[in-house]
Amino acid sequence: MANISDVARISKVSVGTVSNVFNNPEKVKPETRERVCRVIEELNFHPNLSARNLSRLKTDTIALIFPFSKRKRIEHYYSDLLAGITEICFQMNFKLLLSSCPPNIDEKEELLIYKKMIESRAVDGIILTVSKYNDERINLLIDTKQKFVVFGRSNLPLEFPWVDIDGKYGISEAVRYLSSLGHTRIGYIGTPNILMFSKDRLEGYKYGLKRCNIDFNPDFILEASVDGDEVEKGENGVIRLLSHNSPPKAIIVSGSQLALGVIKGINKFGYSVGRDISLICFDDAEWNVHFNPPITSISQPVYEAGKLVSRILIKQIKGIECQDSNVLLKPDLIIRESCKNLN
Amino acid sequence: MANISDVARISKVSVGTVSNVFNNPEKVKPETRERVCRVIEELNFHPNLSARNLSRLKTDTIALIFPFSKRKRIEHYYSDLLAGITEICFQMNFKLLLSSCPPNIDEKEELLIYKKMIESRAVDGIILTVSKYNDERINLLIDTKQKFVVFGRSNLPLEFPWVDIDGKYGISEAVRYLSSLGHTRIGYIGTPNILMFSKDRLEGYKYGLKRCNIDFNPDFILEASVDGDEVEKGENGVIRLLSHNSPPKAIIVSGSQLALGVIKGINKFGYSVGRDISLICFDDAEWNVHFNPPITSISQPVYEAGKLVSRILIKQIKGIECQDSNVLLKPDLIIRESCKNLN
DNA sequence: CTGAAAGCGCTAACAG
DNA sequence: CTGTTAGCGCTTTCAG
Repeated sequence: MANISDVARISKVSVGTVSNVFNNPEKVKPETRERVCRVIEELNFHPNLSARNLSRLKTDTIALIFPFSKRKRIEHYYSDLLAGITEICFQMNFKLLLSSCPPNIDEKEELLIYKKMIESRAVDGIILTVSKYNDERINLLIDTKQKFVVFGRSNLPLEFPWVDIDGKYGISEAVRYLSSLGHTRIGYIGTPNILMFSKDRLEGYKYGLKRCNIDFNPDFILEASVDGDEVEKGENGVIRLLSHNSPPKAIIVSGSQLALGVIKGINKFGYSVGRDISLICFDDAEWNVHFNPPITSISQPVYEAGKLVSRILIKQIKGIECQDSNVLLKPDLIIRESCKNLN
Repeated sequence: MANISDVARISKVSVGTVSNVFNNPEKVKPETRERVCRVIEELNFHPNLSARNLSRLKTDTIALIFPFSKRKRIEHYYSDLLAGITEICFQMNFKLLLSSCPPNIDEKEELLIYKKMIESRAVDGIILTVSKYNDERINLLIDTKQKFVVFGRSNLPLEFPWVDIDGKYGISEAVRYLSSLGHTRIGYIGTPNILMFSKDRLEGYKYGLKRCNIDFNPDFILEASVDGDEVEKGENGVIRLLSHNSPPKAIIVSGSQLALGVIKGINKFGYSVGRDISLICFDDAEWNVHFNPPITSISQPVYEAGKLVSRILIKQIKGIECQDSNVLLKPDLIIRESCKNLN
């Protein structure tokens, strides 16, 4: 395979000029440029990326690390995100390095994976997803001066670019909607509380209740543990909730996998969604609309978040000023038929 | 950031030795090795990947290129595949470069994207997915001597590694099952016929009919066009099929998005799945089980295919002999409740 | 077992 | 505008 000096030799110019033909064409006299281009074509020459990366000390590549799926499939959360990210990468001529790591590895091991990625300088930036409470990864990224953007916020008092979805708003709107339907006995099944978005959503639940003048009943909320199957946790959780003396009449579920289990549990309990128990699911999985009755859902603009997050990161890498490097996106309540009107 | 010569200088050895500590530790005397290692730790030194790649003329990276989603989400076909691929990459210490390209771009443009990927030498191998009839990309890959593995087979008389799912078997088993239920009026709605897997599945349909001594009726089959929305095509298609004088009583649909539309169309037509019309869907999308009635589906082991495809590719790159570089995986018929027993 | 030195292929600063 | 040249950081061969 031809290299830059072959081209230089044959077209009788220096390698510098050939390099310029690629990187600063305006600096090359049209005639020379044309001659060089012809040779480039003849030799079918293409700059070697590794060499280019080494020389420029950058890679035009960003990375995303996500956990292995437990269901032999990428969680649709990442699937949506990836769709947005790859689209922006294509558009901005960046590459995406995709890594996955074993699920539920301990924090140290996960940090090590990030460390390795940073230290190898294989990428110019990293997209961090699903921020956690006291997320050490963020500290690492800052300490190593690695460029990054987080999808999610942090409890740590740190300045960094992020994109997030306003879960508090989403859930509180769900509460408001249920309240408008006459509901006061509203339960909540939350995702694991080490995840920042879980905290945000739970807050939305409490805030929503208060705004609607509904008393908060600690017996009505349940938070899933970190490990174990989401569907099972949902199923067991809802059964526990329904077994109370005076159980909730409506339930908000904070994740779509969890909701799958909740629906299963409700049926198992002998109840029927939309009739005996109203249901709202945070995160509008593709199948929610196909249930009978279709599930009222809070739809998250994850695809848009993916676009934003990668756009912000790439701009940052390119040194382009970015006015808004902290973006909070609003989710949408999509009203379907899983909530009963009590009025 | 420290580089290899810093380490060499401080630990008073040559860069060659430091390099050996990383790549051929057995060639370094334990004492020296230890001394060097200490300095490496002190300096927090990590080899620069770009330099390493350049020097070794390889990248330990493979690529996957898939089309943009039309639904702001990665098609679950790719989602399953990616789950398998990233898992193997992690395991074998390879990286994955993920690219997407605009949907329905013309063949020339798509080829260009592959060309660019190959020529830049950014990766050591490429995973090609969804092979097409007379797939030029395969020719390109062979001509450029690029290492690759295809997920899907080809009509071209070429030798190359591939992994595929036996669609013919899957569909013919579906026909056999319907026939065992007493069905003879079996329709078929196929995915676009430029895709190799579509041809394979259609063949399975015809073969299945023959095996069950059912006459082939060309009015009972319908192949979707390449462009346009899959759901819509399914909806329109099934309505056309049901509008015949003597329409089919059972329908096999060759893709899950298409099936979504088919179900919609059946309902719109005033029919009910499982009662008026039996339905089998190739590709067991996550939601199929949640329909009412749950849809009998042919489940494809795409995740396993992803693992295989990447394992074969990486072995090939590493020069490891691979006995089976052509693997045909069997899909599974998952019987649920969308088919009526006519017996 | 270790060191020296020649690449790997390209970029970018500088001189002309 | 073009050429020269010094890196970029590592691997690998060959001598010793």
